[in-house]
Amino acid sequence: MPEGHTIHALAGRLNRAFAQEQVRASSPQGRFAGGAQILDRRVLVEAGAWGKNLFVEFDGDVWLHVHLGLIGVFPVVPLPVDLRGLDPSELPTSGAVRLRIAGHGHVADLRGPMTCALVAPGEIAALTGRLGPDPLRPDADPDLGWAKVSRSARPVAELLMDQAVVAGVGNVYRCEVLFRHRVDPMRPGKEIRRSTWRAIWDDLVRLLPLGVIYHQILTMDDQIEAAEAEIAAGEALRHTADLTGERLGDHFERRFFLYKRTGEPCLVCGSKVRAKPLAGRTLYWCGRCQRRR
DNA sequence: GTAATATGCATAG
DNA sequence: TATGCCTATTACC
Repeated sequence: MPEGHTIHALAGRLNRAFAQEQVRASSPQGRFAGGAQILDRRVLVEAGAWGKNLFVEFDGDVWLHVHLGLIGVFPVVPLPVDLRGLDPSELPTSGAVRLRIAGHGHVADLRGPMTCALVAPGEIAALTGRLGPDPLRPDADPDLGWAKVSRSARPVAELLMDQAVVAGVGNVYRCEVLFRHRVDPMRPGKEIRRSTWRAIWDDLVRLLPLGVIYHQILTMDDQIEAAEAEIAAGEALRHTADLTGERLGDHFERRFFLYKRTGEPCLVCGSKVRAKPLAGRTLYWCGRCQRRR
């Protein structure tokens, strides 16, 4: 289930599997037959991500835009040796595959995406222009997000989910990062201090790359430190080098401060974790730790 | 087994 | 505010 880190990791896997290689494209399900036909036998130049949007450049200035939405998946898996060299249409398919990309050694099947479309180069800029800064992109400018936050009466928990304010944050990161900074989720953006916003941003810049490397959202301090120590020791490479979409089992125990812990005790103060819908998703927060001050 | 839920968001009403 | 997407996991018989 994708927040920004998932899509950046996916772009990396696609690049390791297919970059600069001529690929076969097809739409076993049929709903992207026309687009797949245009992509077929082109060189996949490079895949990149901005927030939760995946952009894949093919030669001839053809771009693919994919958004997984809530339920989309796009696993990139090694092709069994005995299946290599087969026409992609001869590969076994199960379920509804909107787009299949096959190279010499890998195949990637896209299922259940919200968006899968070809776009002209100029439209890419139009799409990214509507997105806020992405903490995973080196060129990201947090002040662009601050400009919107500081002028808005909307709750900060809603603003964090708005892809025009920050691109790539989803429900887990928004809940957890607000807790990490003890910010009341309902506090209007205009009442947030600039230093608080900057601290949240810097935290996202620290946390999201860990999500990319481990394919797992880490927000607990002990796990963050353990991950950073592994990375510093060069022991995390095997996670990134692994370019398949197979579930390897979580590297770290799956636990959060708040996420999906409704009614359980806050890990800091012991009061019950609360939950309610906000911006279309379930917001989790601690009414005591995150009380307005 | 069957149903509910979800790390998202566009579009219809 | 409600629905669709139509997968994968988890919750609940």
